[in-house]
Amino acid sequence: MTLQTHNRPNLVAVAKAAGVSRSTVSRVINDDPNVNAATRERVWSAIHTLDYQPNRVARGLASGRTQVLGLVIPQGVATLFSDPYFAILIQGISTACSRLDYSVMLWLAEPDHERRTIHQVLHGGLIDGVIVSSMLADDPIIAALVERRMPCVLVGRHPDHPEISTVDTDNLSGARAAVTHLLRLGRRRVATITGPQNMIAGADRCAGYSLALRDAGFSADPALIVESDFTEAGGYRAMQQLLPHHPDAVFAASDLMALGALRALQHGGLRVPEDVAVIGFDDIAAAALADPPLTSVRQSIQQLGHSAVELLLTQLDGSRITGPEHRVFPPTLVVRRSCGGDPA
Amino acid sequence: MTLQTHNRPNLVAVAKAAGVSRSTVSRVINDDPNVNAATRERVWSAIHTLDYQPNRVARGLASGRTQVLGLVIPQGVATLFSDPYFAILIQGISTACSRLDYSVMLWLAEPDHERRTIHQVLHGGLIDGVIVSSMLADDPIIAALVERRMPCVLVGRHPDHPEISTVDTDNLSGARAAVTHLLRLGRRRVATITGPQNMIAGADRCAGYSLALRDAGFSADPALIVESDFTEAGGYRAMQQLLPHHPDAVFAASDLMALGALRALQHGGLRVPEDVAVIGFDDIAAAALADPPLTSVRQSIQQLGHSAVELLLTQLDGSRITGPEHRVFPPTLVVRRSCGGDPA
DNA sequence: CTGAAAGCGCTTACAG
DNA sequence: CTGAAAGCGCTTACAG
Repeated sequence: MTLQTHNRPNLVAVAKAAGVSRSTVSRVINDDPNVNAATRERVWSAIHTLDYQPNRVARGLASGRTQVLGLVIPQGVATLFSDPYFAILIQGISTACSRLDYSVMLWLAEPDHERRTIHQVLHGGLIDGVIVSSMLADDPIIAALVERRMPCVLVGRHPDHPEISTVDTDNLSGARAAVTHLLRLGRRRVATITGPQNMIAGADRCAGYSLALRDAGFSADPALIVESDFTEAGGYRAMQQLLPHHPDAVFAASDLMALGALRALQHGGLRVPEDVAVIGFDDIAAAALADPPLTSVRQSIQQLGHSAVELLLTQLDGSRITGPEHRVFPPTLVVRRSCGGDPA
Repeated sequence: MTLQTHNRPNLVAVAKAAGVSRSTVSRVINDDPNVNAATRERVWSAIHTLDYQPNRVARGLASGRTQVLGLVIPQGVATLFSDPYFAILIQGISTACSRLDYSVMLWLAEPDHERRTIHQVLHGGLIDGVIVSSMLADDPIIAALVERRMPCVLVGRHPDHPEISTVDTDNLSGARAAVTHLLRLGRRRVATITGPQNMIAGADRCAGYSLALRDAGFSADPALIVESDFTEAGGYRAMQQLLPHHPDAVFAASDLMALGALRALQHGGLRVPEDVAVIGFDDIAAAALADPPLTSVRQSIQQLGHSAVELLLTQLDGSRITGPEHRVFPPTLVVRRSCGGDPA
């Protein structure tokens, strides 16, 4: 007993209406060139008359392809979701998919349901491939994906798995450019508020900070490096920790943390950028609206999403066997008032 | 030719291993009581040995149930997505689903792909039911859903369709409470920045504003009502429009707009709450972090999500035929510094 | 260019 | 309590 009572037309109905076999209707739907033009006409008109839509589930079972992509986001701390990053990523992926007539299935990987999620993703037969926004260096799902040979693309590079295609922002260069900018403006006690160091983006942005200092011939002062968690509240606390060490600039590894730092500085009675220059990362909408407007390293999260879909679909296409591809997008420094200097 | 080369065990494999028929294995998997306890044992152990996972696509085709729910979000203006509302809603729904062993398929309804999306949602056979975050009063997808008899639940009440189950925050009461609070504190020129009036929540919150004024014996001054778009930038512009009319308080229909208003007031050299009191709606994380902390009408978006899933699943369950249900959750006013008075 | 037939991996009356 | 068989709605070699 199905819930949906009135019957949708199926292949047989169309075949009957067009006076052909099911095979032929199937060929027409799938754009098989081996169909007589006139026949094709008749079939299409039957399809339109009946308002026929192929059942994707049946098609999926028969062909092994469902035209559905999975998207796995490691929810981790619930607070992570307060960052617009994920909303935009979802948006970018969803848009790219619907343009290509794919649908997307979403899993927010809660730690406690981890195993069940992995099972659903891998063994359900529901999806053709999966995009994983993998942040953690040791995410167990990745190994499972590889073992199962599930076609997949990671958003965010993953040093341990060069065999998987990835898309990523060049976090290291972005961070390096930001810190170099601060040093060029004459700041000498440049601090950083990092993301969690078990997240690759967090580690990369921190590495960029260190490199920029080294480039300029400085050595990093450990007291000026505070690890935080990519949240506003975390940025606030980190800044409070930094204040006693009198930084004259701060590079925060995310805008949310930079906004938190701004708030802490304000509460501490320090002026931005006069006393302390601040630069964030991501260039979320709130950055331009901050007071003062926040200088930030802009990455296009939308582009990451689009690109991930593209890579996954080429993999699924399979017409040409391709090795893994690693796309790295250069971020750009968007200079606003918070870092001082003279933003043109 | 399927992409996944190594074969997963299927029902037949399990049946063979356990020395029973496919039917029996199927019964065991589906918890059919009509199975001998010993047989059940043997089957389960075969399942575990082979690490068998039922193919959901096949199951979906055979049973007409895929254990997948759809979630449709009318993207409308892309900026809408800058509001944490949707991220949290997605989160709430996703969490509830995975707890119940359902998966969720996501569609961001872009206007230009509208028809295609509707088709996918309705006719793909991929989902058992759908949750629609319907904001627009005249969203065409709703009529299509009804006509197709697709089980569905709306997040956000919809006056034109009482036959569809809904979950909603009591927007009117929330707004009314906020404005009443401002009036009690002695404010006399209370303005409002509304959401789009073709969105039901926008209209409801505006109605709440008007009612509160009426309750207190005031009549609304049209110059103190400005329609905006639920974004920060929109709130900023709306506040600028209001300034010449010298409001002494503003109720913004969303926190994002309230934050924009705060920014406009600051730029205009006005003090909050001394010169102008401000109250927002939603109580997003940023509200408590604003300067001054923002008084806001708190709704639990997570709860809306959970509740929507629950309602949809009872509908799908179908063991008892139920009429539509309309769950309305009362929001609560969270008083902080931005509205003046003396927040305990 | 077209059709008959097998098959994708399940579920579900129907018999027993 | 169990199995043989039909069926869900497609795709896809295989013949012709």
